[in-house]
This record gives sequence, structure tokens and C-alpha cells, in this order.
Amino acid sequence: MIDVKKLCSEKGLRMTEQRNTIADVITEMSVEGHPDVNEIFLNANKKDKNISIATVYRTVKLFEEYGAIEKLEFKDGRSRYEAIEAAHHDHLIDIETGEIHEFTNDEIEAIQTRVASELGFKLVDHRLELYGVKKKNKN
Amino acid sequence: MIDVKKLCSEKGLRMTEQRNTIADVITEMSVEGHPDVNEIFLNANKKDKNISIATVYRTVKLFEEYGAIEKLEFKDGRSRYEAIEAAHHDHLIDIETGEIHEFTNDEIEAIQTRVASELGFKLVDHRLELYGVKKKNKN
DNA sequence: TTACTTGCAAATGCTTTGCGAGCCG
DNA sequence: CGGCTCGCAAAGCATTTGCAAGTAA
Repeated sequence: MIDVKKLCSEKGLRMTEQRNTIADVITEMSVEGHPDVNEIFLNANKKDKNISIATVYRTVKLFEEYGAIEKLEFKDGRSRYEAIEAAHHDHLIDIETGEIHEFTNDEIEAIQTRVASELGFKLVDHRLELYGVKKKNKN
Repeated sequence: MIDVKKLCSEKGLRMTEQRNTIADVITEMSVEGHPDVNEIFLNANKKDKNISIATVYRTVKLFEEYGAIEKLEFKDGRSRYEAIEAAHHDHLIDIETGEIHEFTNDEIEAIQTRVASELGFKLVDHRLELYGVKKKNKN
């Protein structure tokens, strides 16, 4: 997983006190989950009482533009973010618990590129989310 | 493509004047595109000046619950809807023009089910969107 | 210094909801 | 009649923005 703070400052983004704090928070939280803006704000604010939620919104947008974090928008409405990881992955959401699982599948990636190409497009981005419920029995 | 009005009344949804109008509008607009709530409202309101946007919101939610239309949420923020079609399909969005193309790919569908299963889940729903730009040159 | 940042509060934009009136069965 | 619907305006929520004061380089 990428160090958000490091990557952004390397790319020349002016790193203020608040941005450093928010970057750290996102890097930490990404280990375990996929925090939404409010959760990032709560944790950042715990470390620095002067961080406002407006700054969090402005900062995550910047980090995303700098390619340090990725924005996720599942069916729950809120925007979530995660630090960019080495390998791309997609998500499976447990619709009963909200739990988010990550997975990678090269086959799907390849087919997507092919499908886009067949339609006359160059694939720039994609979004794949699976929604499921835990299987009760074996098989 | 499904006749929204017909399907809903068959399933026992009380079809009022407004719901009939909104159903017709969605059925018509689905032929060509993927209208958002405001576009549906504009067209419905043209046919019946008394239809309010609140009713459109309440009605599309109902139609969706009744399985007559599907809600799409692309990166532009707004919710879009389309009448359910016989075969499931996914979408490719031209990020330069906003144009929306439909495609089907059974391979991807199958892999999704398999991936979910391998993670211990029964696939209930999914979302796949490709974002691309038109290819300039051949190949 | 000097342009970039920030906190605050106000403003957005989309969507939902309370309420009293109206409609359908 | 009695519950479901509707239009309207107000309320909600997540997100964005104007502005004056503060800050990094």
C-alpha cells in the first residue's frame, strides 16, 4: 500500500499540517477498511482539533487528483476512499452487514479492455462492485 | 423492453393517473437513453402539468421495488433509470461526451458469480461500468 | 512576501418527508 | 368511508464554496 503523504509531497503537493494529518489517517485506515469522509474527518479531528470537514473534503479531492487515493461509491450513497495499492482490485459488498471484501481477477480486467475496444473505446477507468449475501450451506 | 405500466399493474400496484404517465414516459425514454429524475419529471410534467417532482421520486422508487425499472448511478452523481430489458446488460460511458452505451458479456457475468462464490457469497447484484474515450485510430 | 490554505458558515444539488387535501376501490 | 396518493413547501444530507484570516516556501 502506498504512503499517501510521501507520494503527494514527491509529486510536489504543498503539504500542510492538515494535509499531513489527513494523509496519515487515510493511510492508517486503509489497512483495515474503506473509510467515508466523515470517518476520516473524525479521526483526523481527533489528532488535530483544528481540522474542519471542509478541509477533509478539499483534501481528499486533491489526493485523488494526485493519484494517491481512490474514491469508491457504493450503493450506500457516501463516498469512501482508500489509499492506492500496488495491484488494482474490485470490491464485494455484503448487503447484510455492509462488510467490504477486496478481490482481483485478471480475466475480468482483460475482458473489460476487450469489450471497450470492440465498442470502439479505449478503456480509461471502470467500476465493478459485487453485492452478495453470505452462503449459509456448503456447495 | 418491458412495458412498465403493464408490469406494475399486473403486480397489483395501484395505478393512478400520475403513475401511468410516469410509466409511459420512462418506457418511451428508455428506448433512446437513460434519463435522470429531472428529465423524467420534465417529460411527465409536459403531459400532465400537475405532476410534481416529489411524485416522480416516489414513483421511480416504487417502480424499482416492483422490478419494473432499474436505477443506474454513474459517476455524474445523478440517479438515472431505465425500463428493465429482457437481457441484463452493463454500461460503457464515454467520459468526453457522457454518451452511454450498453453491452452484454456472459463471460464476465459467469466469472462474477464464481468470484463471489469463492469468497463465500451468493451473488445478489452487481454493478459494472466501463469509462472510456473514443479510439482515434484503427486497431 | 505572496500565493496558497483553512475554518466557518452559508449555499448547493439531489432527494426525502410532513401535512392537509384529494382520489380510488 | 378509509387508506393510499398527491402537491407543496420545508427538511435532510452530503458536498461545495465565498470570505477573511492564517500559513508554507
